[in-house]
Amino acid sequence: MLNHDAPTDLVFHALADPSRRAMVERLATGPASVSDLARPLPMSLPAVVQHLQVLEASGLVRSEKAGRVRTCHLEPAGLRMAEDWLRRQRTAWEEKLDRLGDYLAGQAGPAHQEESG
Amino acid sequence: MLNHDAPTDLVFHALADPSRRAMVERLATGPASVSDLARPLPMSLPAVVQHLQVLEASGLVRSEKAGRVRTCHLEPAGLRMAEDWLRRQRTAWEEKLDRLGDYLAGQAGPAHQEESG
DNA sequence: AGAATAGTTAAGCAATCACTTGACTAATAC
DNA sequence: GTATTAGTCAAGTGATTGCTTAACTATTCT
Repeated sequence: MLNHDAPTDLVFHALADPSRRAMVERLATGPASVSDLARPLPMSLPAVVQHLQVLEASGLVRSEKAGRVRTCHLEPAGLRMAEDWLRRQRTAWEEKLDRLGDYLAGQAGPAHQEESG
Repeated sequence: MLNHDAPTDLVFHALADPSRRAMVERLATGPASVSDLARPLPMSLPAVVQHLQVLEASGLVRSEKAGRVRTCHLEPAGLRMAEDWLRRQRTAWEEKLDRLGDYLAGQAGPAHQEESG
Protein backbone atom coordinates (compact mmCIF):
# COMPACT_ATOMS: atom_id res chain seq x y z
CA MET A 1 0.00 0.00 0.00
CA LEU A 2 1.22 3.45 -0.91
CA ASN A 3 1.14 6.10 1.75
CA HIS A 4 2.16 9.44 0.36
CA ASP A 5 -0.38 11.40 2.40
CA ALA A 6 -0.76 9.92 5.86
CA PRO A 7 -3.14 12.48 7.43
CA THR A 8 -5.65 12.27 4.56
CA ASP A 9 -5.30 8.54 4.74
CA LEU A 10 -6.15 8.41 8.43
CA VAL A 11 -9.17 10.69 7.98
CA PHE A 12 -10.72 8.72 5.13
CA HIS A 13 -9.94 5.44 6.83
CA ALA A 14 -11.65 6.68 9.99
CA LEU A 15 -14.74 7.71 8.02
CA ALA A 16 -14.87 4.42 6.11
CA ASP A 17 -16.57 2.65 9.01
CA PRO A 18 -20.32 3.19 9.58
CA SER A 19 -20.04 2.91 13.36
CA ARG A 20 -17.40 5.62 13.39
CA ARG A 21 -19.51 7.79 11.09
CA ALA A 22 -22.42 7.30 13.49
CA MET A 23 -20.15 8.53 16.30
CA VAL A 24 -19.17 11.58 14.23
CA GLU A 25 -22.85 12.29 13.50
CA ARG A 26 -23.59 12.09 17.19
CA LEU A 27 -20.69 14.42 18.02
CA ALA A 28 -21.89 16.92 15.39
CA THR A 29 -24.87 17.54 17.69
CA GLY A 30 -22.60 18.30 20.64
CA PRO A 31 -19.97 16.80 22.96
CA ALA A 32 -20.57 13.35 24.38
CA SER A 33 -19.06 10.89 26.83
CA VAL A 34 -17.77 7.50 25.72
CA SER A 35 -20.90 5.90 27.17
CA ASP A 36 -23.11 8.37 25.29
CA LEU A 37 -21.36 7.35 22.07
CA ALA A 38 -21.67 3.66 22.92
CA ARG A 39 -25.39 3.67 23.91
CA PRO A 40 -26.91 3.51 20.39
CA LEU A 41 -24.25 1.17 19.00
CA PRO A 42 -24.79 -2.62 19.05
CA MET A 43 -21.34 -3.48 20.37
CA SER A 44 -19.31 -3.65 23.55
CA LEU A 45 -17.79 -0.59 25.19
CA PRO A 46 -14.19 -1.62 24.44
CA ALA A 47 -15.13 -1.81 20.76
CA VAL A 48 -16.40 1.77 20.94
CA VAL A 49 -13.20 2.85 22.65
CA GLN A 50 -11.22 1.28 19.81
CA HIS A 51 -13.27 3.21 17.26
CA LEU A 52 -12.69 6.35 19.30
CA GLN A 53 -8.95 5.74 19.15
CA VAL A 54 -9.12 5.56 15.36
CA LEU A 55 -11.10 8.82 15.27
CA GLU A 56 -8.62 10.53 17.58
CA ALA A 57 -5.63 9.24 15.62
CA SER A 58 -7.18 10.80 12.51
CA GLY A 59 -7.58 14.15 14.23
CA LEU A 60 -11.35 14.17 13.66
CA VAL A 61 -12.14 13.91 17.36
CA ARG A 62 -10.51 15.09 20.57
CA SER A 63 -11.32 14.16 24.13
CA GLU A 64 -10.49 15.17 27.66
CA LYS A 65 -11.00 13.14 30.80
CA ALA A 66 -12.52 14.84 33.86
CA GLY A 67 -13.01 12.59 36.85
CA ARG A 68 -14.06 9.23 35.51
CA VAL A 69 -15.81 10.54 32.41
CA ARG A 70 -14.10 11.22 29.10
CA THR A 71 -15.79 13.91 27.04
CA CYS A 72 -15.36 13.83 23.26
CA HIS A 73 -15.89 16.55 20.70
CA LEU A 74 -15.50 17.04 16.97
CA GLU A 75 -12.43 18.76 15.51
CA PRO A 76 -13.67 20.53 12.35
CA ALA A 77 -10.22 20.82 10.71
CA GLY A 78 -10.03 17.15 9.74
CA LEU A 79 -13.53 17.17 8.28
CA ARG A 80 -12.71 20.30 6.32
CA MET A 81 -9.52 18.78 4.92
CA ALA A 82 -11.40 15.77 3.55
CA GLU A 83 -14.15 18.06 2.27
CA ASP A 84 -11.58 20.20 0.43
CA TRP A 85 -9.92 17.19 -1.14
CA LEU A 86 -13.28 15.97 -2.45
CA ARG A 87 -14.24 19.40 -3.76
CA ARG A 88 -10.91 19.79 -5.57
CA GLN A 89 -11.29 16.48 -7.42
CA ARG A 90 -14.96 17.06 -8.20
CA THR A 91 -14.62 20.64 -9.46
CA ALA A 92 -11.51 19.84 -11.50
CA TRP A 93 -13.42 17.14 -13.34
CA GLU A 94 -16.61 19.18 -13.66
CA GLU A 95 -14.69 22.08 -15.22
CA LYS A 96 -13.06 19.63 -17.60
CA LEU A 97 -16.48 18.34 -18.54
CA ASP A 98 -17.78 21.88 -19.10
CA ARG A 99 -14.87 22.78 -21.37
CA LEU A 100 -15.36 19.56 -23.31
CA GLY A 101 -19.05 20.40 -23.67
CA ASP A 102 -18.24 23.88 -24.98
CA TYR A 103 -15.71 22.42 -27.42
CA LEU A 104 -18.12 19.81 -28.72
CA ALA A 105 -20.84 22.47 -29.08
CA GLY A 106 -18.51 24.47 -31.36
CA GLN A 107 -17.24 21.50 -33.41
CA ALA A 108 -19.04 19.03 -35.63
CA GLY A 109 -16.98 15.83 -35.38
CA PRO A 110 -15.84 13.92 -32.25
CA ALA A 111 -13.08 15.43 -30.13
CA HIS A 112 -10.03 13.38 -29.22
CA GLN A 113 -8.23 14.82 -26.20
CA GLU A 114 -4.62 14.02 -25.29
CA GLU A 115 -2.51 15.52 -22.58
CA SER A 116 -0.91 12.60 -20.75
CA GLY A 117 2.71 13.58 -20.48
CA MET B 1 -20.25 -3.85 11.62
CA LEU B 2 -23.36 -1.71 11.23
CA ASN B 3 -24.46 -0.86 7.73
CA HIS B 4 -27.36 1.55 7.77
CA ASP B 5 -26.10 3.57 4.80
CA ALA B 6 -24.51 1.32 2.20
CA PRO B 7 -23.78 3.88 -0.57
CA THR B 8 -22.01 6.30 1.79
CA ASP B 9 -20.18 3.34 3.19
CA LEU B 10 -18.91 2.21 -0.21
CA VAL B 11 -17.78 5.73 -1.13
CA PHE B 12 -15.79 6.36 2.04
CA HIS B 13 -14.39 2.85 1.95
CA ALA B 14 -13.27 3.41 -1.64
CA LEU B 15 -11.55 6.68 -0.69
CA ALA B 16 -9.86 5.14 2.35
CA ASP B 17 -7.07 3.69 0.22
CA PRO B 18 -4.24 5.96 -1.01
CA SER B 19 -3.81 4.07 -4.29
CA ARG B 20 -7.49 4.51 -5.05
CA ARG B 21 -7.31 8.19 -4.13
CA ALA B 22 -4.34 8.51 -6.50
CA MET B 23 -6.48 6.98 -9.22
CA VAL B 24 -9.29 9.45 -8.47
CA GLU B 25 -6.79 12.34 -8.58
CA ARG B 26 -5.60 11.11 -11.95
CA LEU B 27 -9.16 10.83 -13.24
CA ALA B 28 -9.93 14.36 -12.05
CA THR B 29 -7.53 15.56 -14.77
CA GLY B 30 -9.44 13.63 -17.46
CA PRO B 31 -10.45 10.13 -18.58
CA ALA B 32 -7.81 7.42 -18.55
CA SER B 33 -7.35 3.80 -19.58
CA VAL B 34 -6.62 1.09 -17.02
CA SER B 35 -2.97 1.11 -18.11
CA ASP B 36 -2.82 4.88 -17.71
CA LEU B 37 -4.07 4.48 -14.15
CA ALA B 38 -1.63 1.67 -13.48
CA ARG B 39 1.48 3.37 -14.87
CA PRO B 40 2.39 5.55 -11.82
CA LEU B 41 1.36 2.93 -9.26
CA PRO B 42 3.95 0.50 -7.84
CA MET B 43 1.80 -2.60 -8.24
CA SER B 44 0.68 -5.16 -10.77
CA LEU B 45 -2.07 -4.49 -13.29
CA PRO B 46 -4.52 -6.97 -11.70
CA ALA B 47 -4.14 -5.07 -8.42
CA VAL B 48 -5.13 -1.86 -10.20
CA VAL B 49 -8.12 -3.61 -11.76
CA GLN B 50 -9.22 -4.69 -8.29
CA HIS B 51 -8.97 -1.11 -7.03
CA LEU B 52 -10.94 -0.01 -10.06
CA GLN B 53 -13.68 -2.51 -9.19
CA VAL B 54 -13.94 -1.00 -5.71
CA LEU B 55 -14.17 2.50 -7.21
CA GLU B 56 -16.85 1.40 -9.67
CA ALA B 57 -18.83 -0.42 -6.97
CA SER B 58 -18.85 2.84 -4.98
CA GLY B 59 -20.20 4.78 -7.96
CA LEU B 60 -17.22 7.15 -7.95
CA VAL B 61 -15.91 5.91 -11.29
CA ARG B 62 -17.49 4.55 -14.45
CA SER B 63 -15.86 2.90 -17.42
CA GLU B 64 -16.66 1.71 -20.91
CA LYS B 65 -14.70 -0.74 -22.97
CA ALA B 66 -14.00 0.09 -26.61
CA GLY B 67 -11.98 -2.47 -28.49
CA ARG B 68 -9.38 -3.74 -26.07
CA VAL B 69 -9.09 -0.55 -24.03
CA ARG B 70 -11.31 0.32 -21.08
CA THR B 71 -11.69 4.05 -20.54
CA CYS B 72 -12.48 5.26 -17.03
CA HIS B 73 -13.91 8.58 -15.89
CA LEU B 74 -15.00 10.22 -12.66
CA GLU B 75 -18.67 10.32 -11.63
CA PRO B 76 -19.07 13.57 -9.66
CA ALA B 77 -22.27 12.51 -7.84
CA GLY B 78 -20.48 10.15 -5.44
CA LEU B 79 -17.83 12.72 -4.60
CA ARG B 80 -20.52 15.31 -3.99
CA MET B 81 -22.46 13.00 -1.69
CA ALA B 82 -19.42 12.43 0.52
CA GLU B 83 -18.62 16.14 0.39
CA ASP B 84 -22.16 17.00 1.51
CA TRP B 85 -22.04 14.53 4.39
CA LEU B 86 -18.79 16.06 5.61
CA ARG B 87 -20.11 19.61 5.30
CA ARG B 88 -23.28 18.76 7.20
CA GLN B 89 -21.35 17.35 10.15
CA ARG B 90 -18.81 20.13 10.15
CA THR B 91 -21.25 23.03 9.88
CA ALA B 92 -23.61 21.52 12.46
CA TRP B 93 -20.78 21.42 14.97
CA GLU B 94 -19.36 24.81 14.01
CA GLU B 95 -22.78 26.45 14.47
CA LYS B 96 -23.06 24.74 17.82
CA LEU B 97 -19.65 26.13 18.76
CA ASP B 98 -20.65 29.62 17.62
CA ARG B 99 -23.85 29.58 19.68
CA LEU B 100 -21.90 28.35 22.69
CA GLY B 101 -19.40 31.16 22.17
CA ASP B 102 -22.19 33.75 22.01
CA TYR B 103 -23.80 32.32 25.13
CA LEU B 104 -20.53 32.34 27.06
CA ALA B 105 -19.85 35.90 25.91
CA GLY B 106 -23.20 36.96 27.40
CA GLN B 107 -22.88 35.00 30.65
CA ALA B 108 -20.34 35.16 33.44
CA GLY B 109 -20.25 31.57 34.77
CA PRO B 110 -19.70 28.28 32.91
CA ALA B 111 -22.52 26.95 30.73
CA HIS B 112 -23.78 23.41 31.19
CA GLN B 113 -25.61 22.17 28.07
CA GLU B 114 -28.06 19.27 28.09
CA GLU B 115 -30.30 18.05 25.35
CA SER B 116 -29.87 14.29 25.26
CA GLY B 117 -33.29 12.73 25.25
C1' DA C 1 -0.77 -15.72 -39.52
C1' DG C 2 2.16 -14.47 -35.64
C1' DA C 3 3.53 -11.16 -32.11
C1' DA C 4 2.51 -7.64 -29.10
C1' DT C 5 -0.84 -5.05 -26.35
C1' DA C 6 -4.79 -4.43 -23.04
C1' DG C 7 -7.30 -6.36 -19.90
C1' DT C 8 -9.53 -10.38 -17.16
C1' DT C 9 -9.97 -14.34 -13.98
C1' DA C 10 -8.71 -17.29 -10.29
C1' DA C 11 -6.19 -18.92 -6.43
C1' DG C 12 -3.43 -17.97 -2.62
C1' DC C 13 -1.19 -15.38 1.22
C1' DA C 14 0.24 -12.12 4.91
C1' DA C 15 -1.49 -8.20 7.28
C1' DT C 16 -5.09 -5.58 9.07
C1' DC C 17 -9.84 -4.98 10.92
C1' DA C 18 -13.78 -5.10 13.82
C1' DC C 19 -15.10 -7.24 17.06
C1' DT C 20 -15.16 -10.36 21.57
C1' DT C 21 -14.36 -11.69 26.65
C1' DG C 22 -12.09 -11.22 30.97
C1' DA C 23 -9.49 -8.81 34.23
C1' DC C 24 -8.44 -4.48 35.88
C1' DT C 25 -8.29 0.74 37.78
C1' DA C 26 -10.27 4.90 39.30
C1' DA C 27 -14.03 7.98 40.62
C1' DT C 28 -18.56 8.51 42.58
C1' DA C 29 -22.87 7.06 45.11
C1' DC C 30 -25.01 5.07 49.01
C1' DG D 1 -16.37 1.25 53.11
C1' DT D 2 -18.72 -1.40 49.89
C1' DA D 3 -21.18 -1.20 45.46
C1' DT D 4 -21.74 0.96 41.18
C1' DT D 5 -20.38 3.53 37.32
C1' DA D 6 -17.04 4.88 33.65
C1' DG D 7 -13.47 3.66 31.28
C1' DT D 8 -9.03 0.90 30.13
C1' DC D 9 -5.87 -2.93 28.78
C1' DA D 10 -4.67 -7.34 26.75
C1' DA D 11 -5.25 -11.35 24.20
C1' DG D 12 -7.67 -13.88 20.88
C1' DT D 13 -10.62 -14.76 16.60
C1' DG D 14 -12.87 -14.83 12.15
C1' DA D 15 -13.52 -11.94 8.09
C1' DT D 16 -11.80 -8.75 4.92
C1' DT D 17 -8.04 -6.30 2.39
C1' DG D 18 -4.36 -5.48 -0.68
C1' DC D 19 -1.48 -7.57 -2.91
C1' DT D 20 0.90 -11.50 -5.73
C1' DT D 21 1.65 -14.91 -9.73
C1' DA D 22 -0.01 -17.74 -13.45
C1' DA D 23 -3.00 -18.70 -17.00
C1' DC D 24 -6.20 -16.88 -20.12
C1' DT D 25 -9.11 -14.01 -23.82
C1' DA D 26 -9.71 -10.46 -27.04
C1' DT D 27 -7.97 -6.80 -29.99
C1' DT D 28 -4.63 -4.50 -32.85
C1' DC D 29 -0.12 -4.23 -35.37
C1' DT D 30 3.16 -6.05 -38.87
